[in-house]
Amino acid sequence: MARPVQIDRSKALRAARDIFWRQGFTTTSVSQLLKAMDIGSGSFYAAFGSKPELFAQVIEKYQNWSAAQWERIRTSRKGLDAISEFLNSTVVDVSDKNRRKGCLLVNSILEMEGVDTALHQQLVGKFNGLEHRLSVCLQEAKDSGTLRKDLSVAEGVGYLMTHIYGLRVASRAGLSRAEARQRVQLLIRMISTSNTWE
Amino acid sequence: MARPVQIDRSKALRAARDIFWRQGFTTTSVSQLLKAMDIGSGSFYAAFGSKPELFAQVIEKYQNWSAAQWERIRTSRKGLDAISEFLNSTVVDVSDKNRRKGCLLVNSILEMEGVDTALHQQLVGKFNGLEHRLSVCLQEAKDSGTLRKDLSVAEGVGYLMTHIYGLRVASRAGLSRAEARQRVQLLIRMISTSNTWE
DNA sequence: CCATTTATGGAATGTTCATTCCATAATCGC
DNA sequence: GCGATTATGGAATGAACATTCCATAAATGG
Repeated sequence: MARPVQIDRSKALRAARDIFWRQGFTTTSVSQLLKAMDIGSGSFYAAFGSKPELFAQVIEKYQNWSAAQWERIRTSRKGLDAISEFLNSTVVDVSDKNRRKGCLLVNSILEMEGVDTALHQQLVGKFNGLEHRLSVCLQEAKDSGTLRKDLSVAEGVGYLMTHIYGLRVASRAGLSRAEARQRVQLLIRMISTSNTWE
Repeated sequence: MARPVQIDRSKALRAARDIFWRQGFTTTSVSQLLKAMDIGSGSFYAAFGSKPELFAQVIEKYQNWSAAQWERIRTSRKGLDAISEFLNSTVVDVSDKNRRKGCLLVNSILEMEGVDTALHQQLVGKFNGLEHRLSVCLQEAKDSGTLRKDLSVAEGVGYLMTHIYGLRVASRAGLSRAEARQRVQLLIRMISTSNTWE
């Protein structure tokens, strides 16, 4: 009955994600987005609403992808193994040397605080799910005796969150993937029951 | 022979620092700066050159202040004590609940990567000094036997840097000062020679 | 193959931005 | 208190921004 939509929505969102990821929300202009997504402004506003609305959609998709990643790992691993695998798998995305993009969520939390309070709160909330997942795994580790005896689950969650944030910043500051992997290995070693040393 | 400068340079720089700290470089407009610094645009450009030049001056001052903080601590403390005190003292500035500003340097590293490469590199470089200072303290700890035996100095530096970055992000994500202190205490405990547990 | 309908991209809009210009104000040596 | 000189803040400028408008393109039902 009318002209059909030409836009590959998924491809366009991916392009938008990458440029937001690299440059942040504020620095990225709509004209840059149009070029990267390879669409005109008419289609842009028809399909995505506005720059902030597009950003929200990108964040949503990023977050879903991250949660799926976690679920995938959980089917085969438990306790510290799951945490270790999760950290290693995110390290791949987070410290790609050629892109050095860090983590879109972390970048955005820092950028939005004091700028767009509502969005900032929403982003912070996305990490609550992660904290809960970590807490479940740490409890498993505690039950199976692989968690350091003097470390509570709550302490462990804080400890891991600090590291997760930190690694994502470090990768944006230039940390190589290999170095990131070493740091992940070390931080897991530090919260494991000591068996081969001391 | 002519009209003298009215601007309180130090006060103006402090005002600029606070607004950059809260909002970042890009989001902060010159008109916001003028209002916060309480000067007109003529004086602004005469005294500070441009918005990027002002930012560079702010960063420089912030960095000097941070280095001085470190020197002060070093006169009375060594090894892990110095590190612990440094972390605690920065936590105060970093996680002020009413402002929740994080760390100006860390915020800026994330913001500038992929936007202003030269400035980004300069900011990353500022942390090399910190890495070196941490390394000296860790060596002291190793020599005096307070550092965990299975942890090398190089590993310890990476470990601490991740935490330092992470705490500064967490504070911007809403971590309270008390929680931050607990995390600092824990991370020091994790790299200390175990004596009261296991 | 025409009429209708909707997608499209480039041109137009109005706002905000960083910066410059300038008339005026303030100080000093005399 | 006058002349020279420089600081000052508000008005002016031009570029860039997000968004809207619109003539045109593309598809379908008849």
